[in-house]
Amino acid sequence: MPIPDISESEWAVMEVLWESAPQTASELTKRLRPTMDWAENTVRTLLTRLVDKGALKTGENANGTRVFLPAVKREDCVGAESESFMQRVFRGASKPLLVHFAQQARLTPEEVRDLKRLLDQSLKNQP
Amino acid sequence: MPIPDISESEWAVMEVLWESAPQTASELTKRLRPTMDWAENTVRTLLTRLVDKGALKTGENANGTRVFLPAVKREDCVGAESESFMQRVFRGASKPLLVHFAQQARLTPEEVRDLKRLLDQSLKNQP
DNA sequence: GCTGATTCACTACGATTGTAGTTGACTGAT
DNA sequence: ATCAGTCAACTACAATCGTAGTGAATCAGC
Repeated sequence: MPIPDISESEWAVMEVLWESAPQTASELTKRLRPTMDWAENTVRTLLTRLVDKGALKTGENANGTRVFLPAVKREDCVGAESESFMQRVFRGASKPLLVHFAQQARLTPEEVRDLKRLLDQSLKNQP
Repeated sequence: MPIPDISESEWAVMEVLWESAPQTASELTKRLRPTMDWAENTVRTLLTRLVDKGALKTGENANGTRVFLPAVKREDCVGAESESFMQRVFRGASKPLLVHFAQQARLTPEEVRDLKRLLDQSLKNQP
């Protein structure tokens, strides 16, 4: 069960399901409507593809209508996407990546404090 | 001149040219051979597409052979890709992104020191 | 029991991507 | 001059993606 590749539009669908599942196709469509103004059939197509890829599972609700729910953890997908992004754009090197985003980010002092703590811990964890 | 979208295979080509340009198609093919085992025509196709997208420019060398050189800065492409990645996978939020990569990364104490310094500076720069 | 809305399954279709092959012109070495 | 290799231009073709439409089945209300 390798993590499937999830395209940009598909991510939008997955996000909604990671937030709350299971949901039917029309529920999903309504949830997505404000952001992505898709026809219901578009959402259904994406759902079908995600099921084919193994990113979603299906079930039935009390009415016998098909519902969808994640078959992969968001965390794992984030991990896979992040890894491939880092390879592609930063040749696999995390430091330049961190430098880039640290420079771009507009962080609050608290966030900076948290991150610095995290960096320290990352050293302690694997000495 | 918006930054063009550069696909994964195309990145491999761009990388070689960002390292050293201009180069002819066959030079490029040789440089890429060890990593991506592509037929020369494959490389040529990618080059043509990159020129069409405005990511590369062409010229001629002393022999009158076409050479290719970047039309966009690596830095800018990295910026664009990074931004879209952050939107897609981290909903545009830099802190979770930094947290994720900071946790994944195997950093040396020096790298940690550098990054902490960077974080501090990011605060000073925009108070 | 017919009608309109919902659901589902199937089909569509152009753009992009990965990965080349074909053909014709050109060039340098015999 | 001829032949082999190089270059450029064009073509190919399946997979994935974005974005739906059509048609059949079903369900709920009148």
